[in-house]
Amino acid sequence: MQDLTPRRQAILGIVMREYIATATPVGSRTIAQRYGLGISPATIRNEMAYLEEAGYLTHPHTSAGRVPTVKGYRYFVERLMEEVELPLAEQRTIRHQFHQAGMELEEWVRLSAAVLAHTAQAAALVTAPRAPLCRFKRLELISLHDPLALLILVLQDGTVKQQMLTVAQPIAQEEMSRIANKLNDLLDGLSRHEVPHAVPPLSALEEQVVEHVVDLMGQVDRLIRHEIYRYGLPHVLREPEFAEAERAQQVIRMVEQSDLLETVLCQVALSRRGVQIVIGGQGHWEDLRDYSLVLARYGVVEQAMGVLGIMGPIRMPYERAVSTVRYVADLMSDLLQQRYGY
Amino acid sequence: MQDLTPRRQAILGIVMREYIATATPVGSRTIAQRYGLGISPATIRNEMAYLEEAGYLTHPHTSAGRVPTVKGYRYFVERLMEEVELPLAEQRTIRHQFHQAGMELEEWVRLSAAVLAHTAQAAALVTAPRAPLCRFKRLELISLHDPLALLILVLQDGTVKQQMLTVAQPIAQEEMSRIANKLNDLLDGLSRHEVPHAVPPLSALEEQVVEHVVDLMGQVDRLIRHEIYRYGLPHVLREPEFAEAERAQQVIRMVEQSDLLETVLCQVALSRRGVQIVIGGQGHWEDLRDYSLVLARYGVVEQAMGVLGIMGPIRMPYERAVSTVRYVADLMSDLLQQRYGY
DNA sequence: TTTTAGCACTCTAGAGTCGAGAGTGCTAAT
DNA sequence: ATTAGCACTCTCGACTCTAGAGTGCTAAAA
Repeated sequence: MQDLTPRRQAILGIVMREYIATATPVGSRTIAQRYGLGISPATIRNEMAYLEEAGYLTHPHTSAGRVPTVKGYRYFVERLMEEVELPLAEQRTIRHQFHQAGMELEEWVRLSAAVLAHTAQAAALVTAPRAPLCRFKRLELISLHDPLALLILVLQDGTVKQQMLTVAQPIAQEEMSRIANKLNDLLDGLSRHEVPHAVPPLSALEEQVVEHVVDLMGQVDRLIRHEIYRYGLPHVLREPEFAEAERAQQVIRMVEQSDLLETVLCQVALSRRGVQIVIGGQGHWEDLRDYSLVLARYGVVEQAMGVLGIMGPIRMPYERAVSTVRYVADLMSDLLQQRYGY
Repeated sequence: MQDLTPRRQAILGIVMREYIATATPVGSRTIAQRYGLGISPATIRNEMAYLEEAGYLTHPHTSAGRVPTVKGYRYFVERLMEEVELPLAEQRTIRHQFHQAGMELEEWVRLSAAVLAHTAQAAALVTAPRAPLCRFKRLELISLHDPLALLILVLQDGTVKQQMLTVAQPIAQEEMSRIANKLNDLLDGLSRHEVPHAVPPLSALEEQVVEHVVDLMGQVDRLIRHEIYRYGLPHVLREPEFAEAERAQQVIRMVEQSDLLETVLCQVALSRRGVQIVIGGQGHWEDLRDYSLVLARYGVVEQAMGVLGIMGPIRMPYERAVSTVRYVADLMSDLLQQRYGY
């Protein structure tokens, strides 16, 4: 991707912004009239012909204006786009909403999805923050109706998981509490790999409980899955690229299909800092060919990280998207740090 | 809704089934040819004219076949439809899936949504079963990082709720456990209305905990909300009535809009036994004008009830829908009774 | 050498036309 | 009461046509 002359950059920038705003191919006259570049449409045509040659623009057909290619979008986000801050008024609104919320992690996650979707007018995707390797904090055993007991597992980051278990023979609550306390002492602070080696010979029931604990911790470690919160699909569907029903259905299938999004979110955003932009699947993900993602991780490194961002058509107001995602990610990071002291 | 002659019933039935299967207006010739009624198209035309007069059918335009009206659909489900059982092969597949699943309630709920959506080829809606008034079982207090503690509340039906709380001054885990045990003795088996009256004067921290408990129990009692599992929207969108993008978007908005569905599910299905069919919003719900719901409650009366069912266009294969919903609801009820002993 | 005016050319979107096909409603005959 | 026959209506797709927008090229101007 070699450099373009300033004038070509300017023209490319105008085409991008205009097309992003209107979803209509941009013609040379429009540019000459609306933006005072001091050049005639003819010159602009020549330059646009060059930009097309170089792969930044295309023609839907002979006599329409120019439309950005994926390469064009990429150049735009990498070189042309100005990094803007989210307007202060909106920052304030968002902060306000977060301060009104309670203290539950899940509530924050939901709220951030709603805020992202609303502010960026796109579909929001958010995963809850998770430690890379969870550690045991405490367990509780509660006897319910006869052969059933409830195992509650609390992890160091405050995650709570529950599981039913069937016990071979009825056991009194006191006995359960005794077992729970014993294991609490033994397992404190351990990861799921350390748990099996840390226990001396145990009773059958205790063995069973430990097994469940390991299983649950495994689930938590593996499973950011099931945990992508989605919100605001309708915003995306309002865009003109989804005027045809088939396109619309495609998006919906795409968003319901968790595993792809999960992969992308983790691979792209979890491992790198800063806002990451995935345009048209970047060649890796065929199903994302028509969409763009703007993602950022949040949380505290090595402690608990999540990913949040938005998804929309490739023709997306990237400046606004980036500033929104960045702002919300930073805010969430601050909140996590402050309140949970990660 | 007075009675129709048997022949008119037969013709109406044929039009319904044919239209449900093909989504195309049904003409007199088609009926005469494909179904051996021993009458000529002309006679059928006369009868159809009557059925139109009486409000069961319409004409999209002068020269198209007949199409059912909402009144027609209602007559069909109330009088004409035969109650069939789900084919045994499918029953077996479904049972198999449930037996392979674990023991978690949430897992069952998700699975039932998936099964409904797949079997009925429609969007599934499921609420988790809830007791009408939840009762206290046990609480645990766990101290996390400094000013934060985690309150875990277990209800008699096995529901687990958690909440963070900030304590005024650092408190050791032992002290927390002491408080938890004290309250566990005091509050055992109480509903949220009884809790406030059951406690003697308490320390500030204890007061705070009790407050949170009441709050959480209130949430659980009020909140089937947030709890409608949806699944299989794409099935619905495949239907030809959603070929236009606008229709498609309408459905999606409809389904994301929880409160309406919540109202309908509870009002219609929770209070009555058996499969309930809501056709075109039944005059009450304008937003549902173009959709039908087939719902049934499940669980054990007075103990824990939920609602499950499917949503699709009014032109829906009701026989199959009803048998699917009935089968899954019965299965869930059995499972709940067996395993949880409600 | 770069820019621009002018002009022929291309392509789309929308409006209008037309005929085939499907289905009806009516009338008169069975 | 039923049915054959027939004129009539309406949709749908194919086709044509035109206005408008925008291009690319050429030759002149800066």
